[in-house]
Amino acid sequence: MAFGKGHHLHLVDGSAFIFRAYHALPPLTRKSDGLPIGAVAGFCNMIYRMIEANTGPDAPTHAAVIFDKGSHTFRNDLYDQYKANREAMPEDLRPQIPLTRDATRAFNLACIEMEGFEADDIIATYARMAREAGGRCTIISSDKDMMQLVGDGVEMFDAMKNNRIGRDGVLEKFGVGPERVVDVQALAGDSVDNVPGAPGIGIKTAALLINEYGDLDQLLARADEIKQPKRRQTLIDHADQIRLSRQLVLLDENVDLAESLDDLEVREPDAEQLLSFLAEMEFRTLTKRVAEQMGAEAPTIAEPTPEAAPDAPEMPAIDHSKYEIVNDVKTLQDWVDRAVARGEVAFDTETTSLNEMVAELVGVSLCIEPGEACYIPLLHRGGGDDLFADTALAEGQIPFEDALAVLKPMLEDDSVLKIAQNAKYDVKVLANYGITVAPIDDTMLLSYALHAGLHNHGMDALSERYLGHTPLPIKALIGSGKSQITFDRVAIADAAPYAAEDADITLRFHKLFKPKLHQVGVTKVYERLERPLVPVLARMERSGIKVDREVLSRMSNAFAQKMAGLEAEIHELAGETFNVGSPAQLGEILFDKMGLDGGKKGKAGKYSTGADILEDLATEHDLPARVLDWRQLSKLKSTYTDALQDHINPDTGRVHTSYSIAGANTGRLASTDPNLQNIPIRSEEGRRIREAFVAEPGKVLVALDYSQIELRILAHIAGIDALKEAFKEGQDIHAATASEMFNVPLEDMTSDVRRQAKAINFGVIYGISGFGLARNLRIPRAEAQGFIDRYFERFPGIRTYMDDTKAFAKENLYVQTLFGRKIHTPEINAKGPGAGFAGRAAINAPIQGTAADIIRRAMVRMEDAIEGIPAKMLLQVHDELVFEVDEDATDALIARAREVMEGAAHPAVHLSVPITVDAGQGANWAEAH
DNA sequence: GTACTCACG
DNA sequence: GACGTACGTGAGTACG
Repeated sequence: MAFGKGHHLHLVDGSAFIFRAYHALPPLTRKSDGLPIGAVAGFCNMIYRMIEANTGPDAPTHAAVIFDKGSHTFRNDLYDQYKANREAMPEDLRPQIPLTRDATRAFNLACIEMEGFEADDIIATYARMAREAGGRCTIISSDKDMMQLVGDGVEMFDAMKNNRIGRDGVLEKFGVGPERVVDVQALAGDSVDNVPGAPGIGIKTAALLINEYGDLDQLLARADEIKQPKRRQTLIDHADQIRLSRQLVLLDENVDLAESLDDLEVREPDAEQLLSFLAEMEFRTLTKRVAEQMGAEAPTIAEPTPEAAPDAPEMPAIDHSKYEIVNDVKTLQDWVDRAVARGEVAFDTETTSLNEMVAELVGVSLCIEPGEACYIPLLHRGGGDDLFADTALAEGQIPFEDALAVLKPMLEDDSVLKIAQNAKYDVKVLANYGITVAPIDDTMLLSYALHAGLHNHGMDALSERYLGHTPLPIKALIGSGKSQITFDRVAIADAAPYAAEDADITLRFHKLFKPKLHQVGVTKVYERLERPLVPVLARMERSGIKVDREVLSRMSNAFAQKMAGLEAEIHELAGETFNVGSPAQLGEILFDKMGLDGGKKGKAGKYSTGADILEDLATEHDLPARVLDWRQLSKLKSTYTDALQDHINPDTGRVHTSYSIAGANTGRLASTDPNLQNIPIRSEEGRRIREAFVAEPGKVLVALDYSQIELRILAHIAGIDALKEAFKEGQDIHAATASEMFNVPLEDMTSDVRRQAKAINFGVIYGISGFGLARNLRIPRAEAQGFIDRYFERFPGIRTYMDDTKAFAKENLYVQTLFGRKIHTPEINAKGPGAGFAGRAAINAPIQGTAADIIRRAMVRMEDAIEGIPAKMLLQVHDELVFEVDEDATDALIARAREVMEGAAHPAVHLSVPITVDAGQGANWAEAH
């Protein structure tokens, strides 16, 4: 039967589907061979969902998926700038294009494309044919360029927003009916397609003009009647350009197509054909789902075995006797020349301290081929036989400056890749000698990108695991504890095998890990989020932040006095003296001697005396209340006001933390020695410690922090429209949540209801449980569970996200961030309580990790962005960056840095929620908040 | 070296 | 139906 009345044609804008899928998903790759398939996966899911959603009485009788073919169309002949501002197709998308055609055919859908025409023109032609035949047509696309086709049985459907667009929708978008859309577009132009239009005229003005003059030809003919002088002149001056624009946006309804409407009749997919395609792509979940739905057996998809990886390079066994000690310039130059010829070299530095700010360079090792390594001793001391043997330089070392003069050009050579394990350390040490090491690869970060969540990434652990070799222990050389010596006191003959081995091992890691990046699909993660951070963090750490010792010292004294007073009171109340700082002794006093309620806990059979328990007791008794006060002061004093003083570098007067890039599984940084990411802020007393973090005279500290970034990411990932709307309108998100959950209007919100909603919002990010929420809010567990149930009722997308994420983790043993960072979850299928932990971690990791990725991207871009502004980035605290800036450049810095931070996800990920950044400034960190 | 406690996001 | 639970960190202290 020929297409006609009662028939319904679906036309899918296939190319738009592909791009949407590509940008919506992280860069997935096929497990077996690393072929990028993210866009194909998203495309198949969208097609499948569409088929599933169209089974009712309104189901299409005919359907086709339409694609663009080639980039040159008749529009380019009309106007050579047409779509000229389009970015080139991403490299990892190109190979996926033919696969989407295969996918379409596998679903047994007509697959239409035609050289020289855009998909839009083909869609326009079929839509006209359907209309003329008296049937209906639905265009599945959200592209406004196709709105001109709406009417007379032709509608559009936005699959993303799940809404139909008829005449009303077009009127809403363009202010005119479908038949005048072209006129409005011709005037307004289109920056996406690079259609010029009339300068200064947008959709609103265009619609106004068209509605007033009837159509574009009338308008242009009577342009001299326009009252506004500027608008009149624009139209007169650009009449030709406007006519050209109309030609560009007008779709060709008369493409000569090979397939007739009747050829597009819907056919059932062939189960075997479809499943074999999906299995070949290794889409495990979709294959299973489709098989289930079609009542067919799912083909098995082989799990690639890591051992079978064909790339494991053959390497000779590690042999310490083969390493060379370099003690003359000529030999050193030979090694350097070979490294330069090779284009890459593994290296390692030996120093006097783990603290790079004070470390002195003692020696350097190089490795060019596995097994071929050398050690260049530079400043080893001792070994002579006179009285000054201890401090005198050891024999057989190239003069320090001479050696550096040979090494420096190679270390700074753009064409020589320097490979190191934990490169930030070596980069910082060498920076002390005016050497800027670049470019670098870091094997620790390679491992982190590949294996986060599986194990740590230190050299010893990696060597055991991947080389089956235990490196020489440093302790055998320098000892440990009190009798530990510095590396410059180690005899050269002992130091050489150790040092050269490190470079050797590092090069072996590189050979193993680097090729795996592509296979695992984390090349972009490593290249954009890990490696570029090394020099950025090195500079931040070397900058340090100024800390006022006087302020800390005064606070320490004040705390000590208060603590002494509290201690006396506590002993008085207890009726005996004991060590208030000993939880064990305190537990005995509270529970045995005083007989308070609150039983045993802990593996050691000790009473638990945590703050939450003491807080409960404090409502009835004074002693636990005093202990809480004492504990707070004790913590502030020992961890902050006392300890921070010891970290002030005597040369710089500043505190230089160290960030570990590969410390936290989720992609967050961790700060150590000292930890500057947990400086107090929640309590008033603790917050004052931030007053000791100051700017130099004439400068100010600026703190910029992301507002609610994890909740925004959750709203985006889980697709929660209500939350997204609240963020778009700049609402108080916790109040908005409370309003939605408890049906309380925003203006009637009480602080208590808001507080509960806030706890739930945070709980959700952590993988909520009734027990945890109950404990946090101190409410009965049943009540907490009621809140959670209601929350999921109102935001069902959150539950779906949680379930989907856990299911993904169980199947793949990892979860990933929007930027493709993989966090492994090896415990996810464990039995027992471990599974609960792993499940919640799996829910949290993509959210926390995506936030971490975003601020990493901001940090990587920041230095270039603020170039010319006298400012330095000093600290990162997960969602906050702290800068020190010349007073008069503060506003410029805030503007520029905010722009970078707010836009950091782009262009890799387009978030459907706005990201906003709050800024503060002041003479110290407390004021800057 | 491990357990406990508590500071931060 | 019971079990055990908020996610991610680092550091200081007590104690064996």
